Amino acid sequence: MQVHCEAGETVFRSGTPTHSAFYVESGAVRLVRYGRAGEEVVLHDARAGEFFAEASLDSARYHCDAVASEASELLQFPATALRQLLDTDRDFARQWVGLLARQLRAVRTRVERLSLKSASERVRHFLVSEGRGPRCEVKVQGTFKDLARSLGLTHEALYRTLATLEREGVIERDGMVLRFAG
Amino acid sequence: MQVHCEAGETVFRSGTPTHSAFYVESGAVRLVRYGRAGEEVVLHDARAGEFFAEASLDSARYHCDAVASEASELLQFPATALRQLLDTDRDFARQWVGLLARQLRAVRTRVERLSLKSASERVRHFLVSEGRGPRCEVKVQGTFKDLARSLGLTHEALYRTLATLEREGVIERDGMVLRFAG
DNA sequence: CGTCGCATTGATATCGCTCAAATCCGGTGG
DNA sequence: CCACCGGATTTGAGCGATATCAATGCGACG
Repeated sequence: MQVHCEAGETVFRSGTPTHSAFYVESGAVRLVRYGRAGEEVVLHDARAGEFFAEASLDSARYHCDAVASEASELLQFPATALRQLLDTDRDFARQWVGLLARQLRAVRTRVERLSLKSASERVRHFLVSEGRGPRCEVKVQGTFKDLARSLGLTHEALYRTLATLEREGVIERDGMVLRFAG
Repeated sequence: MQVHCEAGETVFRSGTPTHSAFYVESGAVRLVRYGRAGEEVVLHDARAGEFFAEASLDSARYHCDAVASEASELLQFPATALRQLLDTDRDFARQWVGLLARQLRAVRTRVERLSLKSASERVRHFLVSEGRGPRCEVKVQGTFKDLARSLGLTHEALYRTLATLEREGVIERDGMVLRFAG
């Protein structure tokens, strides 16, 4: 079932029953919880080509909010249909297990990144683990502010760190593209 | 297949082919990677009753080291056997999907925790999400040093934060048991 | 009984957070 | 077409929390 979302629109809220998982055809959706001071904590940033809420399927209620960060086209998969597919379609089940395992590895990598204590180490780790090619080139998705939050930094700290690393000749920056200096 | 490990023994190393997943019957196993300065980063701490390396199954090589933190009894499941089980045993496949989804939620919770910027907020979050009962009681597994690392703090910072929270009457401490003050 | 690692606390340095301000850029409405 | 507006970007100054280094006590284990 296709769903359209405007930027800022809520797809589902924490605490409501888990009726569906979703696939992002285009756009982007943030999964967020809120800290005691009301600050937004981004659990995951699902972009085009990714599923989200796939881990909520076997839990009774969503445990975070899903908010579209841009106008997005989503595919909605009712939980019942997915569970049935899992039981009947062997190949789909195989794919699904692979999907969950890949997500798990990705989130573990993010845990590793957040365990690093310095901003520059986090940026290096981001390039090493997300970058493509020998120079670990990355086209940053969303804004640098978004990237800062996903690195567990304030945007000011990220800008300063990028500027310092560039000045030191460690990385290069072309607009939203980052890579290690050759 | 049953395997015995002494404390400090390596179960598998990063980069070697993924021959097996494991189940911890007793003891504990740390999944670790190493930062540029050689410091240990703990990706996961598998304790009695948990699987580990379950996400490596559909990847060609392990992406971290597994080290027993105490003498442990493990059950080893060869990848081929598991893949076959997944394909033939519908109920096992269902369980496996549930297991992966639960792990995914747990790791996301840890990401949320590491995104909090103050030590006391991380401790509170730890109690809220891992604690049992109305006071969020937790029996800390392993040493406080281990806990500190899993919270992304130095052990000194953790000791000081616990002391402060106790002094402020926010939490209580009985040896390895932590809970919110009544 | 010596040694090793955890637990605990002190002193100091440093890095990143906070507040602040200026610029840029895309979009919007007149 | 242009002025305006909001949010992203960028840099500065200062402060505070946490890392780091250091020292001590303590219990476990050989």
